[in-house]
Amino acid sequence: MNKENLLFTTGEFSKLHNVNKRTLHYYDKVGLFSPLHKAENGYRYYTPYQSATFENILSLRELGMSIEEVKQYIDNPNSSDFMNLTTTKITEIDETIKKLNIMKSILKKKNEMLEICNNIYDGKIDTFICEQENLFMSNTNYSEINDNISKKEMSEILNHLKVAWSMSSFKLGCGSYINLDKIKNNDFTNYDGLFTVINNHKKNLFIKEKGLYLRAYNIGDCNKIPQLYKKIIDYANVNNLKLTGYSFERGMNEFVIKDESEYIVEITILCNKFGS
Amino acid sequence: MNKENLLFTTGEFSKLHNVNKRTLHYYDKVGLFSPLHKAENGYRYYTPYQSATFENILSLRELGMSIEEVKQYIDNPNSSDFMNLTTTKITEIDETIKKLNIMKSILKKKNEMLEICNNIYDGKIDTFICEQENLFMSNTNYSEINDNISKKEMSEILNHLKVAWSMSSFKLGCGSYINLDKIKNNDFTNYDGLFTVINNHKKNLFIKEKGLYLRAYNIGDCNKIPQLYKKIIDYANVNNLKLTGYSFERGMNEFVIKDESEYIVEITILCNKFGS
DNA sequence: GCGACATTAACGTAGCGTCAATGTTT
DNA sequence: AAAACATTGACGCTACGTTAATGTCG
Repeated sequence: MNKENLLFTTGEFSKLHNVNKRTLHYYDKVGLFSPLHKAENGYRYYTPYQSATFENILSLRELGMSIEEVKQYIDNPNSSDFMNLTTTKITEIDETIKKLNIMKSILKKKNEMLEICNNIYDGKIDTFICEQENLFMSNTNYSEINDNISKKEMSEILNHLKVAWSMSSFKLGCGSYINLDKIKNNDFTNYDGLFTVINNHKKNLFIKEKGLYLRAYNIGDCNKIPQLYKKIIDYANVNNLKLTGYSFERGMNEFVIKDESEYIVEITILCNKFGS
Repeated sequence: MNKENLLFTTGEFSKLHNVNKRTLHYYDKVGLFSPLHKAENGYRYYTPYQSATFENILSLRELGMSIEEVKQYIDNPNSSDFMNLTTTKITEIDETIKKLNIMKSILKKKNEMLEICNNIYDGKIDTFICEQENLFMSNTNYSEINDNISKKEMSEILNHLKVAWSMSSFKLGCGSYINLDKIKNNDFTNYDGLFTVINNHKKNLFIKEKGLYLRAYNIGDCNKIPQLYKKIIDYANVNNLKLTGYSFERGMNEFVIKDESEYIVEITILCNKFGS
């Protein structure tokens, strides 16, 4: 028979399997996959039988295995290793899917927040029904977030975030909360702490209950916020709303603004709980 | 005030945000994120206000955006770009999840096949109920798959795979089919073609119907297969099974074997259709 | 002798991490 | 003067792709 016909050059073999020639060179060099024959002039010749092996390698690569991992497996293919490998991979895939779903929900949430931003004006006040949220709260009370913040305060804020994000990897930023009593006494020198929305049900989380909330928006300079609280209290009186607990403030659009003048803060205060 | 307190060195800033110092150097170098102040000795000083921006950058990075993409966005953050970006990202995530699910089902299928392999012996014959499968068939009839295969035949097989995999990206390898008439005439010189299982419902697919199938296994040398077919026909006669249509042969464990002697081929032949 | 192959070294890619040499602050 | 910072360049990492110089086949 014409035995020459049974050998493929690098170019032929690469076209056959839809890969770049250099990939074959590379695999040869790193010892992952080498031609069965090598001529004296250095030319590589692959046999048809190698096609199956090579396709296996490509499959394993596609499953996200590194060259080194593939190499180890291919050197000694066997049923139990393969099954371990696939089982591990399935677990990994499940975890990845979980993470991706979390990412998705964050993105959706951020979009929702931006849509809210498109429909408000500075000083807007109304009420709405808010679903339950689980908050990680840290009572690092601090004066104000501005450029006069101290290093210690800054690092406390970031520590809060580190802890919070390690709990959920649900990165929606954080806000601050302040007791209504302070607001009524017109005392904004000390916020009670920071909070972050957590998307799973860990222990020691503060439950921000479902209920009717008053909400208000401040656009731009945060020094206007005390003033806004006066309007809020008036609004509550006029509409016969009993404000309770804490006031929660959170930024709505940090990620889309060029400067502070566009910064939107949402304030929410519970009026009526809805029993579960 | 003590203005020095308000500045962070590279080391401080990096610890604050849980990143490597060199990352900050790098971001500075590529123009993604630079300190607001730089001393004459080259020391970098970041302000607390930059923390928000930096966390935004880290978030965008985590969403899988490249440095270049982040740079473009951060240079001009705005609501509509951000929403486009997130919407695109959500679509991407959905696609990724789809792919991952497909991978998962492949891996599971392969595991199932291996488990079958653990419970058979050479020449085993029995019957089972097989669910419907959609096959991409190409009638590239060829003599045999072995080392005497010609380049043309080889490339036809790989072309079949290319087409099949572009249809489903469900890479479960492929098998070959042969008309029962040939088997009865003891003619194994020409298989009728190749088939591949496809996991979605494209047109022009061959529907391998749900039904009762006879199945048989060959371990090792494929030259024993004609012999196995004789046993199969005997088995069908004894058990009063009417074999119909094609015989489908597929490899079960290419990915876990060291040499041909371990290679397991499954043969399936329809006996009784089950009406849909 | 020419076109179409083959080979190789060397460099580029992204996004940093690591190391080591060196300068500065405290 | 020493510890603890800061800086920088250079190299490493993965898994190849690109380019270019050069050798070989038909």
